[in-house]
This record gives sequence, C-alpha cells and structure tokens, in this order.
Amino acid sequence: MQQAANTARATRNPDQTRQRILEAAFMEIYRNGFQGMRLDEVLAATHLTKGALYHHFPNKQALGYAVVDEVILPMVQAVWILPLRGAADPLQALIDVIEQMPDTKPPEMIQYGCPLNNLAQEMSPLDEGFRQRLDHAFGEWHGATRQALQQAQQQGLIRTDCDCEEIATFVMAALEGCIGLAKSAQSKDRLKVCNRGLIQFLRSLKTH
Amino acid sequence: MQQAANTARATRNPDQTRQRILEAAFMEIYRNGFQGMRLDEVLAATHLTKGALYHHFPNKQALGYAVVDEVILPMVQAVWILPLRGAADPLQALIDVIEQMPDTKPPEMIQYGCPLNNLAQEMSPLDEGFRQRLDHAFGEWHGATRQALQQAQQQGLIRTDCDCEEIATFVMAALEGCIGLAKSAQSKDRLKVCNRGLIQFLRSLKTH
DNA sequence: TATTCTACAGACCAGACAGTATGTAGGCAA
DNA sequence: TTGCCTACATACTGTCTGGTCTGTAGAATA
Repeated sequence: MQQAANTARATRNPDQTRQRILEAAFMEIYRNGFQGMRLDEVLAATHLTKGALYHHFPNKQALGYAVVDEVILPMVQAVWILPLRGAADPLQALIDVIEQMPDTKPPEMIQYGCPLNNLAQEMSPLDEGFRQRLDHAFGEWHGATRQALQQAQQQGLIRTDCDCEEIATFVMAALEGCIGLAKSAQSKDRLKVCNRGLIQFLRSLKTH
Repeated sequence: MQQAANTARATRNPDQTRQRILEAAFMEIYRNGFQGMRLDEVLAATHLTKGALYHHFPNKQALGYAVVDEVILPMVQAVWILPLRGAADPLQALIDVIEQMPDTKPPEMIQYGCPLNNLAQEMSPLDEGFRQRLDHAFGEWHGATRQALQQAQQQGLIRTDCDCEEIATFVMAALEGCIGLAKSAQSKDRLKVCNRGLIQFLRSLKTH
C-alpha cells in the first residue's frame, strides 16, 4: 500500500535530505552516545523512513563515521581552531575562548559535554574506525593550539623554556576534563571554577 | 528438567556469588559502557544464570548502581585517596601518584580509561541516580586532593595565594582529561606527555 | 512519449536482550 | 524428620532494533 505520504513533498533534494539525517543523527549521538542512538529516533526527528536512511548510508556505523567527518570535525574547527587564526595576541585569544566558553555555549555543553570527547571516550576502545577519525580531529585541534602557543612564544609573550607541543596537548586534555567534570556535576559553576584553573596555568607561562 | 549443573557446586555462598556478579558487571561496564553491558555476558563470565542475577539485583539499573557504590567508589579511594593519607610532603605525594600512574596501571587504563569518568560521561545526563553516585565519588576524591593541597600550603610548600578548593577541582579535571586523551590515542606516551603538563602546573604552585 | 534511474516509502524479518515464571536443591529450625 | 526459606537453574516472552525487500513517484534522458 502506497499513499502520497506527507502531502506536499518538496522537489527532490537529496543533498539536503542527507544533511538532515546527519544533523539528527548527530543530536541523537550527542545525547545518547553512538550505541544509544536509535535509527528510529533519527527517522522520527527527520520525518523520513528507513528507505531514505539506507539509501544515503549503508549502515549505522557508516552513518556514525559520517557524523564525525561532516558534523563534529567542522564543529571543532569552528569552536577551537578558527578563533585562534590570525590573532594579534594568540595566548590571550586562547584564554578568551576558554573563558567565554561557559557563557557562549550553554546549556547543552554543560548537560551533554563535548561531542568530540563523548564519542572518543565511548568508541575509541571499541571501533578503530571511530578512533582514527576522532583522533584526527584531536590532531587538528592540537595543531592549531600548538601553533598559537608557538606564535606567542616567538612574540616573547610566553617563556622560551615552554614545550609548546606538550603544553598544547595538556591544554586540550585539561579543557576536556573541565567540560567532563562540569557535565558530571551538571553545573555551569563547576565549569567556570575548573576553567579558572586552566587559565591560571596558561598565565603561569607568561614572561614576567 | 534439573541436573546437577556444573558438577561440583561448592556449598552455598551468596555473598561471594553477589561479589562475582558485581566484578563481572564492572568489567563489562568498563569495556562497553553501561548501555553496552549485556547481562548475558555477565552471566557467561560468572557461569551463573538469570535466576542468580535477578535474585541478587532487581534489574539492570540496580546492578549498575551497585557497581558504582561497591566497586568503583572503593577503587577511587584506593587509587587516588589512600596514597595521599598521611604523606609527609602532600604535594610530592600527589605528584608521585600522577607520575607513576602510567606505569602502575597499564595497559587497561590506556585502553579503557578511567572507570569513574567513563561512566560519569556516559550516564550523567541520562540517569540522575548514576549522576549522584558518581558525583559523590568525585566529591570524595576532591576532598582528599584539596586536603593534601591545604596541608602543603600550611607547611609552606605552596604559595598562600593558591585557592586549594579550586585547584583540587582543576587537578581532577586535568587528570581525567589526560587519561581520556591517552585513551583516544590508545597511547601510553600521550598519557606521559599529558601528565607532564599537569605536573608542571603543580610545580608552578610551589613557593620558590 | 517511452524508458530509465534516482530518491525515497513502508512493510517485513531475524536476532538480541531485559525481564518473568516456575521449579528445585541445599541448609536450617523446630 | 518435617517443613520452610534461601539461592539459585531454566525455559519462556515481549519488545525493541538494525537491516532487508519490494514498490513507486518524480526527474532526467533519449
């Protein structure tokens, strides 16, 4: 039995359909994790059906991979990488991004944490495909942070004995830790307190 | 139909049976997350059956709660809290615990991360019962860390302008972040690099 | 206009999985 | 010894879920 389904179907737009699926899948993964994501929920959110989903993606895993590549990775670039580009004072730019985070992205960030880290923590030990994609995103982020630190170092803003590579790694880890702890407490205050510790660390790198 | 099951069944020991279930459930949760844990796998690991499990626990959720209270919480105390008790130099004791971590607890810690944080990240937004129990564990840990810092402060080992409460929170967050990043990379080296950053921060608190 | 292909719709299926219902053997009390 | 309760074993069920299969309307093509 076949009816006209949802009365008015706009002219075909497969790219947009695919994008809608990706975004709905992202939200489901963000809220429930990849294993917790139900394809039926994604379809309900998009008002699509199995046919559409399996036309665009061969299976659940491929959908998950696409969410990482096409949603999460660009998100990381927008939030953590672009704001550092071409900053006059790279160290201050980094501090600013961290300081403003609690207020620029609530309340989802507090409630559900960091999409990148969530998925990395869940899937890294279970699926090498996920791990590599997520680790690649961390790599991009790390590169941008390291570059900002190195520029600050060249400008004489931070001490010359700082290992920017190492510090960039630690900054990423600390940031994810702060977000994670705030999520555990479901408290924006916790995030602010935690971030203050990180900022204190960054300031301790400054040449006095 | 009833047979003697596994030939020799030791005399009844319900407490031990319960403990075996708890430990197997912990391992399953540790590896796959709570949502990913399959009761059948727990039973296979313990060579028990549904009857035993549902005799000791009313449902999967209750089993999860018990794992937090009776396995994970004691584990946190053993790893992060007891080593700080009664240390002559509390700051150094803290640094030691962090520094030795990569070598005292591999390779599971690298592969699967921190049981406490894993579960907190997965379940905090989804189940308030989990969240409260896990947040309580973080609270215990935080208290011990703060106390160590305050003692160090009273001993004149770290600066008086340090907010020990705040720093303890950040130290926990940074540690979980380091472990998480190492897990994402599946690399012990990453953990060492990351921890070095944290230790650098702790040393920066010292009175010079 | 006829044909073909794309982009879906919707019914269906098989396996997995939490939970239940029932039965029973061992130990303890009386 | 009898009766009872605890500590399990085992078969079973309902539901959820990823995935498949078939069908079809619109657009492109010839």
